[in-house]
Amino acid sequence: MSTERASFRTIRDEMSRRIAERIWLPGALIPGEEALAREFGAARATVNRALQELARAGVLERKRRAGTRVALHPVREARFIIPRVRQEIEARGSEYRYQLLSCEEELAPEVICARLSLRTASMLVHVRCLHLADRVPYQFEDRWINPQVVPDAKFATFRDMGPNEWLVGHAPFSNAEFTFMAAAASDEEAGLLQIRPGDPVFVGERITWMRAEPITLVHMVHPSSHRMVTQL
Amino acid sequence: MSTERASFRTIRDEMSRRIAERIWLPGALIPGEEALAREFGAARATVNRALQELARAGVLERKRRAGTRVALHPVREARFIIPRVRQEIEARGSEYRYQLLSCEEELAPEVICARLSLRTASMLVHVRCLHLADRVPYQFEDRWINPQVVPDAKFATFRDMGPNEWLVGHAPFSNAEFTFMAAAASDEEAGLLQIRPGDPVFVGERITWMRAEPITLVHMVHPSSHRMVTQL
DNA sequence: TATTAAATTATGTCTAGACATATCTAATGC
DNA sequence: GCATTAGATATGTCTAGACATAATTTAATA
Repeated sequence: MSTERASFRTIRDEMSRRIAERIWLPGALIPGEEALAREFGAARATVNRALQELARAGVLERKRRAGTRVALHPVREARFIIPRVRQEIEARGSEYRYQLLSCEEELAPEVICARLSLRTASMLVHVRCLHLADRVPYQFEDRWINPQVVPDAKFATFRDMGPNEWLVGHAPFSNAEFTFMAAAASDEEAGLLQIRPGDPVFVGERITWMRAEPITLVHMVHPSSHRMVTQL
Repeated sequence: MSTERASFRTIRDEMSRRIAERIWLPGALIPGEEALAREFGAARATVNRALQELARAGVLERKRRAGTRVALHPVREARFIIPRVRQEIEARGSEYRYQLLSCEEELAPEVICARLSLRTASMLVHVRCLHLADRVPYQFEDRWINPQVVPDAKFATFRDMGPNEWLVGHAPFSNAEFTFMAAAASDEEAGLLQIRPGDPVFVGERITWMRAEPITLVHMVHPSSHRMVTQL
């Protein structure tokens, strides 16, 4: 006998099972919250929590008055941890090393200003650095920081601490956009990452904002051995 | 006067603001649920919901007895939509085309079996196909399907419908692993994607399971113009 | 003193009931 | 016929109170 108390987890997993095993078919209307609450011997709020989690995960679609149905085209989404290079390296059990290449305040090229949606050409802090795992180049970072939003950035040296870690403590963000792509290594990138020019590299780009104000644009280049893995 | 009724959204956003504006500093202990409930004039359950959302988003860390504190190293996570190639192409306003290259049941190479954690060498359904956007090659798909779990796969022709779409309707999955990387195009990939061998390509790999049973392994190759974008 | 047991505390979850809100259906009035 | 209005209904959210659970502190015991 299932002496298990009704918990939103139990209920969620059972409903998940019914969807997976096609007891509840895609597109089909499932029983209402009250009926399910009766079936599972739980309060409606508990069933509601289970249903909302499944809806959030994309396997159910809910509409007021219309009821809840199994998603026909489950627009499932996966999560990935926003990569923080130091943790990433240390989590693999490797020794993290950081090397500053350059740090200057300069007039940003138009492309950069455009990506940050800055109307006028602006003076930005430009930081270039290298992250190493067990003394092997792991990531080349090319970053632009908007000192209008982060005034402290003008005075930071970034000699001992990467701009990534520094920004975490100095400029929280409210929005971000991530882009991942493959590219061919430029001569400079190849030299820094100890690969040949034209070799494929895995590139991540991140722009962060505080409300509408652009904070930083970072370009992260990895040798092609890099893999970005995530589970669902 | 804030006549707004206390809602978990209002409370969540206000707390989010306090964190962003450093009223609540990273690492600091924030008031307990009861105190916050009193402050916002809401029930503890409502405050709890707001706090749980922020904890789920990674900006708060909660521990029983110890209380809630602002995450010191906000392990923020971003979501990305699981790419469904047809939708992806049509969403851009391009014309989707599908082209089957081959479909055979064959003894899978050891590498493939290993990745699917199949102990014995197995007969798998091997499908190779091309997805085009406005008649330009967009993605080369190389897929292995486990007929032990999806028996229908033996009889599917995949002539008119890509295995991706077909599987959505025939084999739901409970777990998935995604890998993204950069690689150099092989001769075959180059020919199909109309690029030169050795050119960088963006590769996505996906393995899906139903419980512990591996369903399918798919290798998706894009020319380097491809970008995977996601917002937070 | 070292170990174990009990009390404490903040979060985690559940319940029953209430009202809010979106949306569909049917009745009403012109 | 058509637009408006009034139910009906399923989900969305909130409340107050209760008990569960994890982690820590304090007290009791060997």
